[in-house]
Amino acid sequence: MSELLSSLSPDERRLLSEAPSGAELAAQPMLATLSDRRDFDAGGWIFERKLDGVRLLAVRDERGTRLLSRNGLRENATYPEIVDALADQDTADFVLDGEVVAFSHGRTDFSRLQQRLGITDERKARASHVAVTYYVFDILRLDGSDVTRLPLRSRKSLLRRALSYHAPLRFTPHRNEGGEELLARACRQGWEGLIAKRAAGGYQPRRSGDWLKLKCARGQEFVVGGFTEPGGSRTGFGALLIGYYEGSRLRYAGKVGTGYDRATLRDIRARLDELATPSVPFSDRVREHTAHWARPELVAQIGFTEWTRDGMLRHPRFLGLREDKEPGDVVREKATGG
DNA sequence: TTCCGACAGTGGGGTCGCAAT
DNA sequence: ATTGCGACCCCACTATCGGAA
Repeated sequence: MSELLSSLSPDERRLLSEAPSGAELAAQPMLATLSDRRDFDAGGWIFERKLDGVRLLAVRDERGTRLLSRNGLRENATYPEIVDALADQDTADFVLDGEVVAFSHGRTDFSRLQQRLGITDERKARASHVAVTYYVFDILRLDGSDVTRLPLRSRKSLLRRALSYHAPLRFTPHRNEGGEELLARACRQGWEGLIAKRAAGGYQPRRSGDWLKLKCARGQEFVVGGFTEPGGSRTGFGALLIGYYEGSRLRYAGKVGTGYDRATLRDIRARLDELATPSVPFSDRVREHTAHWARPELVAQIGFTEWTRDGMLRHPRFLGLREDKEPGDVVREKATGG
């Protein structure tokens, strides 16, 4: 048994088992459940910053080092510098879980990372101007042992000692208490949110309530200027086309196609049919083949994660109509950070 | 009984690569 | 050169179902 594993208590050592192959262990990452929960005073949780990047599992064994996406696709050619950093480690048998991110202006920036995601040529990846960092936050296998049944705190302790962390590799730090205050501060700083994890929990290869996604709420009202045709089994409409006023111009802010139940789809479609107009209400060009336009009189509350560079909403969802708001009052609000 | 997790199906922005125009 | 499409990332959400609690 390796020195690291020998450092475990006898009770913890009993939780170890002979590991299946790294590929099997990495087949399905543990996923967090979106949650509104805010009461973490009871303890038993650890808190990590929610990183806005892509999930990446790393396997190293006698066959070499492999990076795997959430769907099991090989990502070695996309992040060769991460492969190098892992292949250089003294520890030579592990399965890691973590997140790849790209930074801009001190914040993780998904749109920047996207310029790297599609690269499947190692040389192009090395030449890319998008530097990436691999934040490692869990370990599933170490020196021939399956460690997924160990409590999270023990796994993170092993993980911290199993690797030496230098760019582009980073250990994901965590806090043991003060979740509420941490979340408030995270939102003020413009972070996406926090992940709360049960400190005593094992690693479960599925979505689990032991990991909670706590997101900073962002949203505002938008004017509805039209809709797209429904597809497939959808009824009513596909998505609402929404915007906000900039002076007298109605700027287009994108589509929102989720958050409706069947009754809402039907009701809103009926209201928009009454507001139908042949003229485009937006001042921007809207590339929608199946668009129907409506006089801009309805106001909808929309939740979203952030504005994209192109002035569109990211991850938009419909939260409800606002009968109490005048369309003319709807402007782009300054991000306050929830 | 209720609740949770998995699945399928709808919708979003964005990137890349490829084929058709 | 432009456009459209699919395959990937990230995702939110509704609706359904079977099994766990």
